[in-house]
Amino acid sequence: MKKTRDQLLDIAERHFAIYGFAGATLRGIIKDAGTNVASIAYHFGTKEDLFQAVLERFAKPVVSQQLSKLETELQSKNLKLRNVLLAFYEPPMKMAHSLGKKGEILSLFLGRSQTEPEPVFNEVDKHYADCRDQFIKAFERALPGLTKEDYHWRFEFMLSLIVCFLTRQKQIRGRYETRTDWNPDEAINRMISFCESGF
Amino acid sequence: MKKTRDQLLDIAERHFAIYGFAGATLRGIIKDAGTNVASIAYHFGTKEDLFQAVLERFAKPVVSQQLSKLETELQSKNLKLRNVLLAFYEPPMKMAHSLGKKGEILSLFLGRSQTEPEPVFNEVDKHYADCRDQFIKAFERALPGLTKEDYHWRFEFMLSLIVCFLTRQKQIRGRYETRTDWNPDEAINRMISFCESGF
DNA sequence: GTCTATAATTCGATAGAC
DNA sequence: GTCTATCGAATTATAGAC
Repeated sequence: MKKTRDQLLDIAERHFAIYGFAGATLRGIIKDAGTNVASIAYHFGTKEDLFQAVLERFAKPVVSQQLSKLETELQSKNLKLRNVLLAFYEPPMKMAHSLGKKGEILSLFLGRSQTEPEPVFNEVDKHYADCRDQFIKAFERALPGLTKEDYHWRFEFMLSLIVCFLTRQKQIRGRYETRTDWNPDEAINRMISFCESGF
Repeated sequence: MKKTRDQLLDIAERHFAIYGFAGATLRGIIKDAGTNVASIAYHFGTKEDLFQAVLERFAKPVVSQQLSKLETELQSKNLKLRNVLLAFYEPPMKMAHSLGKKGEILSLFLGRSQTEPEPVFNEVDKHYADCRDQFIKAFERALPGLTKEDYHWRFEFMLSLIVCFLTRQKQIRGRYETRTDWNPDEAINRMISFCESGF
């Protein structure tokens, strides 16, 4: 059944996000999914196959939203750096915020996909490579005259802000004891302003 | 013997950094350390005890260097934001660069300690809390007039740059195919400049 | 497609000799 | 302090009934 497969993907995504690839167990996943070990073998194959399936489903939606927003901005004859930054930040931030608990999971998974050195995460980059190239090109248009290296560094810095924000949400909130809810527009705005000056 | 204990700490640090807490195995550690399982039990206790020992040894040196450099800057009557940023960035960056392979390990461990949601990493924050408070206070002096929230956000952004830089070194280098060596002064300078504008 | 049962490893921890 | 041997539990993966 289709539903079992999707259910497994959802639960597996959560477990991989929270516990990492090594820390997640198939038995923990099938227990939460209310099914059995064999169902994973049937639908996906090995543990690593399951992980790659999760990764595939995860990366596409956000990246395509980012690229779509960027495309719209590129139509404008007067391309603003600020709008390029918004195109990059808004989709993942809105996703993380609007989906509630599910958004937290996706945030953790995103962070892990960018910071885990484990070999299983090596394939992650191919899902993001095109997006990165497009945004760097947009930076070159919005803010010409810098070196290739400059653009790469600044792209990495821009990425750092959101990766750490999403990954460290819980630690930060627990520490400063702010409300459990957060304002996505304020966060996006702070990131954009910080980056805009930095560029 | 003292040497066995230190050796175990070194190897364990590497394994935890690369594989995470769940992914690291005591047998993998003792194999690389050329000893046996019982030696871990004797010197540290459980796997988690070993991890906490690694964490303890890891956090202190860098933090104390940062605080010491900050202390020096605070003597100056004309406190420059740029110098506060330097006090924060230089110690971990120099460490990561000067120690070669060992520096890469420490970088990964640092990244993991800041981004892992696993409960074993919860105790990490107490090692860094004081350092964070001191630097935020320094920011207030160097750049007065902002709200508490402003300082916290900017501290987080500042931290993000170095956490992601150190954690993602390998992915980034592999991608841009630059030299395997990197210039710590250039990296520090780029981070400082980016932050200085952002503040 | 779903499930139970189980094979084959591997892991953390401990007992006990030296 | 060091090491071997081993226990009990947990893991991935698979075989085979329904």
